Amino acid sequence: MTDSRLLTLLSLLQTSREWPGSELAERLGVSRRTVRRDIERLRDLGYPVEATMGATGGYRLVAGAAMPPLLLDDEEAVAIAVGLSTAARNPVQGIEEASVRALAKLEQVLPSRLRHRVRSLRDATVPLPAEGGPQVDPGALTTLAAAVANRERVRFGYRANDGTDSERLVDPHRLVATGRRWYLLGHDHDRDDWRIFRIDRITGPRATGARITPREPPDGDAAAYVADRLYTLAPTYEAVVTLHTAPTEPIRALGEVTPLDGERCRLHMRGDTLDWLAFHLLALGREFEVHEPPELAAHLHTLAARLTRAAGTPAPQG
Amino acid sequence: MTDSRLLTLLSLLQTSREWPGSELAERLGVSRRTVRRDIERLRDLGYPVEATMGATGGYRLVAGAAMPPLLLDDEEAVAIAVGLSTAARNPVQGIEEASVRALAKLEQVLPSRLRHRVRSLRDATVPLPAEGGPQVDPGALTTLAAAVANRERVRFGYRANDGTDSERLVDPHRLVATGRRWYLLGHDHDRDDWRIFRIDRITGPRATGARITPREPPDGDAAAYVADRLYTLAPTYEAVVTLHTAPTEPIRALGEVTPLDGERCRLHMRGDTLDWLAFHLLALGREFEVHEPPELAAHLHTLAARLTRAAGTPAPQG
DNA sequence: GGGAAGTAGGCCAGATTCCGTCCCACATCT
DNA sequence: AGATGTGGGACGGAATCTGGCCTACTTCCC
Repeated sequence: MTDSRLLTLLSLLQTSREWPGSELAERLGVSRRTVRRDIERLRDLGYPVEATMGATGGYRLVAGAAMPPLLLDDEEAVAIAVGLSTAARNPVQGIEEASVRALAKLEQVLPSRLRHRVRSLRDATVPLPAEGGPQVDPGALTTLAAAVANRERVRFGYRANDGTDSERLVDPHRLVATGRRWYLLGHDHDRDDWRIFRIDRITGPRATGARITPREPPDGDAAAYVADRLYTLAPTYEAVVTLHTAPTEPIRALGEVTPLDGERCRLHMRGDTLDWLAFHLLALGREFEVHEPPELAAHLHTLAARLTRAAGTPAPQG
Repeated sequence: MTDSRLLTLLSLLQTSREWPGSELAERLGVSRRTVRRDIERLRDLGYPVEATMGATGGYRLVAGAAMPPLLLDDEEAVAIAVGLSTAARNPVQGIEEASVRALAKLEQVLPSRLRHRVRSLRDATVPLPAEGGPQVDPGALTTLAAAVANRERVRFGYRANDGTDSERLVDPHRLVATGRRWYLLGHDHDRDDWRIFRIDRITGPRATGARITPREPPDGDAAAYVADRLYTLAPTYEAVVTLHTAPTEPIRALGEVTPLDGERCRLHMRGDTLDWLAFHLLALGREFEVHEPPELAAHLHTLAARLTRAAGTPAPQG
């Protein structure tokens, strides 16, 4: 089987319609018998090509044990890149790293003519809720992810907690996502020690090309190490509220829920901005009461006042 | 070149690190000379394999003119599926259809052991803002997208505008996304006419297996046809507000912006729920005034009242 | 500067594989 | 019953792949 025919065949079979062997033969420019042999070989390779018999039959690729190579057209590639970018901004727990890995893998081979489309579409997406803190740049994320995979030293500008800017030279070790924040655990070359960097404070990261030798991370598990030191970097609020509703799925996703009685429950949640907490509580569409922290209660008053001003003269009750 | 070696080689080269030829030879179980030839053939096929010369050199796949087949591991496939699912719930303008196409293509070949992981992760994501209306089910979306591509008749339950349920048999023609809503344009088999279905009102869609013959869509362009008849299906609100800030990028993404003076601008935006409008305005973090519609002003009062109740005793001014 | 390690590619002989063209069996829809 | 589809065996000639050997050139590190 010529190599290109295999890929063409796979891409045809991925279009989720049925292909009669004769049509495949015509498209591939080979005989029908050869198509049958190609299909057979694909099956031997583990790709689950299914065939329906009979007059209206044909071949199609169905779900199997392993992922076949995905053959995407331009639009689909752009859609995936944009989707993963937003996923990087609002990471889904448990697959943060895989999302960025996939994005880096895709961006590595994304044709340049598609890159600007991805960029502009990415910019056009409304970061839906307030999101409070600064948004992490998916481009920086993939640059760093590639550097980690490629074991290359990186250089970037960094704004520390106290506001001072500096230029860093770092051996990246791992990316860690907690909540909606991304961190880079790396070995700072100039300071000769392990440091944790908030990625939204990193500007202009670029690979230096210098190969780095693997180093033992400080405390074994990188994620645990970062989580330990995290709260010194980014203070978070811990909120306690009573909700006037029984626990539901969207509520459980917000934090720890304790049922109080049939109609109320208590929710412990944490977030790094008051806006984030306020919005998610308001989005539940139910009555609630804030117990902790006092800053959140004050913030709700601020928001309520702004809403009242925005609404103008009170509308008739309805 | 054996077929499987081509794919293995491509997957290795996609890991965004450099591979010396000797290592590739070992992994692939062939001689170094053969690896060189394989690389050469990959280049002939159009895949941009780049090599760095010298002692620490190696091969890697870089961006080229065409998308190479993406070879994903399990985690990456799950990450992409989840990312695209959320993208389907909050479609990005201009690539709505491509997103769903990519998702359908991926789901078609997604191993079953990964499906439940996708499902549970998908459920775990908080639909960040209120989102008001019912969420569209990405599973239904991909089922319908596959049926469109596959030209198969579908059967599903539908709840009409007036609340009555019915069972439909439809020849699907196209999916159309407007705003955050998905619609299916199809030919209703029993009523023998074109109909538009809101996908969030479709339950249990499944392909019947019956092949359908292509039919001319009613008014040429499907998207235009749907947009025409759309407002009878889903009433939307048109809001006019004055924002106390100069136009910024996130504001422009919400709707049409007219600058008033250096410090204020007027925004025309539309949305299908009051919650959606309110949240995005509040998320801007600026003062604003609502001119239209009166329902929105009333809704802001409602939200403000709930916030005030939730905050309890007024906090000291800060 | 020199050595080591890497890519790039020509040449050749032998082994392997591929391809098309015959077959025929069986399933399915009209 | 007929048309149209998949599935697969046999065979011979053609094409291709592979490994080994060679040389030329580039780059990094000691």
